[in-house]
Amino acid sequence: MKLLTPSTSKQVEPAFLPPDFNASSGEGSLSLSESDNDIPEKKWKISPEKWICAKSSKVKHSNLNSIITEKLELLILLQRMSKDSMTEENNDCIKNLELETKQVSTDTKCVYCDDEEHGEHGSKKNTKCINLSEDSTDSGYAWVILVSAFFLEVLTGCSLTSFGIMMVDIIDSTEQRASNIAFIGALLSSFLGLSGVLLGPIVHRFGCRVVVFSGSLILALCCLTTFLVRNVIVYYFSMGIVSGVGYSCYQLGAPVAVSHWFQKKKAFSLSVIMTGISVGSMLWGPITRLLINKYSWRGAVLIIGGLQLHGCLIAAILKPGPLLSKSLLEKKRSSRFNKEILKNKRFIIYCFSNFTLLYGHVVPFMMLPIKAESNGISKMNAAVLVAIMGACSTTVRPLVGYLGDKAWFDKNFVFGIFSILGGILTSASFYMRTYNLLIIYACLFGMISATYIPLTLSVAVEIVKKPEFIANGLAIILTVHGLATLVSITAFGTLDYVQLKNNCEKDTVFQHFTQSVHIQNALATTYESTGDRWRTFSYRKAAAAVKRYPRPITSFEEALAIPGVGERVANKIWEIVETGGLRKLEELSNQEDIKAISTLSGIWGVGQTTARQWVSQGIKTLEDVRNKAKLTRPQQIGLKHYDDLLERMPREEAGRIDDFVREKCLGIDADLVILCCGSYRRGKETCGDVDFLITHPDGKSHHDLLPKIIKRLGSFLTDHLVSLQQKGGQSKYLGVCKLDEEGAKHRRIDIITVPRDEYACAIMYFTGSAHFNRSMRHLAGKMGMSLSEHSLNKGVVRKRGEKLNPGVPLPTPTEESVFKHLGLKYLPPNERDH
DNA sequence: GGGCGGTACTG
DNA sequence: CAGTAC
DNA sequence: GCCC
Repeated sequence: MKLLTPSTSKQVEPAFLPPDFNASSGEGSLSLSESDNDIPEKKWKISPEKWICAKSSKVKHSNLNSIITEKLELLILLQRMSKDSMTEENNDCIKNLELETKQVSTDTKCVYCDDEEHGEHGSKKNTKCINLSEDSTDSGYAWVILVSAFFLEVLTGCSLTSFGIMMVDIIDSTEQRASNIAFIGALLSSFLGLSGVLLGPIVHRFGCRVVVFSGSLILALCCLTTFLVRNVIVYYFSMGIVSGVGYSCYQLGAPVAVSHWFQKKKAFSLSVIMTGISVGSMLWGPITRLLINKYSWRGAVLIIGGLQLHGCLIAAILKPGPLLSKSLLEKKRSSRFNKEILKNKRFIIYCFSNFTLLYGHVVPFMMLPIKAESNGISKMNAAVLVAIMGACSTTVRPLVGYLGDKAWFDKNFVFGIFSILGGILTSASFYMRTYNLLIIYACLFGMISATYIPLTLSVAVEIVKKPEFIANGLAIILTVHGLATLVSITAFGTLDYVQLKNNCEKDTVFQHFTQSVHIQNALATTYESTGDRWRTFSYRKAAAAVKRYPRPITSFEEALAIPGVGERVANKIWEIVETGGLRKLEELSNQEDIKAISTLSGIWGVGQTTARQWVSQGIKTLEDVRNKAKLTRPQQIGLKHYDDLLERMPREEAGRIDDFVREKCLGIDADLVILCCGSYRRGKETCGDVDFLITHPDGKSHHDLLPKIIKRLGSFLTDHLVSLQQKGGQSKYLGVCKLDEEGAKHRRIDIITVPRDEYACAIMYFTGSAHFNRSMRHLAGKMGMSLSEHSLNKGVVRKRGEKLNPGVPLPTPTEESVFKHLGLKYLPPNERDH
């Protein structure tokens, strides 16, 4: 996913280090110490044993210092900007600068070292000297640093990769527009790059150890916040801006640390940690997907936050190296902006073209997982696509860097060709829908963009020409990149989620298509009122199938081909697609009776039979019911809480009910196992009710437990609908509860106690969804088994529906074991929606 | 043409 | 027993 | 209503 963010991490990372350019580094802070270090390196050759460093001379040479600093500042900027797109021009330019700088500083015969930071070298009193023998760099502890920095980069690779992967889940669960969520990614990528500039001075001041440590804490805190808070505005900060800053701490820390420890093998060591980013961006995709599958995206965020705390460990390992030079690092950089550059028309035009280039580049990248999933590709395989794209781009980058250095390499030509190729590919991607094609797309896009994105900078250098403007020019281009990223992703505000998710070509078809789902459901509801149970059943099934269908339906035949959609429903779908409506539904829903029936059957305990009877007796409104109808006890309760009980509660409220009930139950017996199932366990953002499943590990204490629980819950339970149901070893309570909070509403609550050996099957059953249970039962039946809330039985003998032999229960200690018996791979609750 | 889950509560 | 809900 |  790193590829996606041309304006950020990418460019800031040293993607390739020309062998002759040993001072290249990822960050300005780094470059400063390095170029400083180049001085001792030269001297080494003269006196390899020891280096005398006269710290006091710093004062005398303050003038020189400012010259050095000034040169170095330019050097920093140049290196930062050009890193992986090193071209002859700016390479030369930098080399000249280096040379100059070296001369100036060798003249002073002075190297500034910091003797406080590494006691073992410099703490000897009176000898303001530091031993910079070869032993202190490139070996020993340096390798520990290298490994740590490598893992730090692996952690960094998490940033955009995992965000891209979880974007679909976030959109689904927050029910926000895709653009709103994508904007988080835009912020993340922008701040990843932007804060690199801001953090530079901080690294200078406090060293990379502190920065990495804070980065780690920041990230963990961000993840925790994201986990706890359910507010998209907060995510803009917790997942976007602040996370971006956290990751840039890592991104800065690793190369800086390495550069403090490696002298001769600096290029090598920096390449090694770059590999860390590639490895990271490949690993995090699938890892994130797996975590989401098991714990939902919030859980995944929390776990990732925990994993990011490893940064603290790494920070502890990153002790300041022998090559650190604090005194120079503390120098401020003054960057002056030269307006002359804006008079270069070619450059201005180039800026605009870069804007459009990046505009078109970012979106397909960011949207790859969504595109894949909308074409029916599994979420895991979508994650693999991202990994493939990352792998391809990170493989090609060093190659481009290497070739870019060759004299015969015409970067203007290559840049032009590849950006056109990228455009063609992006256009063509509309037609790529199968997994194989998308794999090819991911590879090509990864490679092509890895080619032209770094080249944007080299070409800029060529256009700017004058060395004194290069730094400004590159800064402008990078700003343009960042702006394009932000704007392009924000522009998605014009598209809504459904369109995006279905990769829409014809807007109208889409609208009608999504409408058809609602209409099918409406038809189902209508028929429910008229009492045709099985027709209702089929409409619902068809509506669910259409909802899952990843593409717009463009023909009658296509509709007919969907399982669950027969000729009659396909006809209706086609009518909806063509006309946007359905006459049959209009007729039915305009009948007053039918509306009345659906209103009345909203009362808990009132079904279509009762409702229809009432309507035929002239009882058509809730007011009529209250005055005239004869109500059962549960129906009275249902009527009393009519509005509350029809409303779904926010997930977070279900969570608080969970906490409350859990605590009360543990007060009875601390060994009780309490699980809140239903849509809550499936990770839904709203829940119609809460289902508690309670068991006792000793296998027998569940007897007589339920009455105690009900008593214990006291006035939390406001009404009892069905006080006790017994079947087998299970007991079930259905009731109404209300939290003791300001403005709390009444909610439906079910509590079930089960024997330990039925626990797994009970969890499965009460987690649902209803449709999922149905398909599981069906599958079990086909395999000669039967699945119920009590057990999974095998050896069931059925004869024309009647089962002659109930079979024997299979041991099912866990949900996984149930899936295993049925020959299925485990499905986490959040994937059991159908 | 028959199945589409099987069962326990309320009245 | 029918009706309802899980 | 759909599917076997």
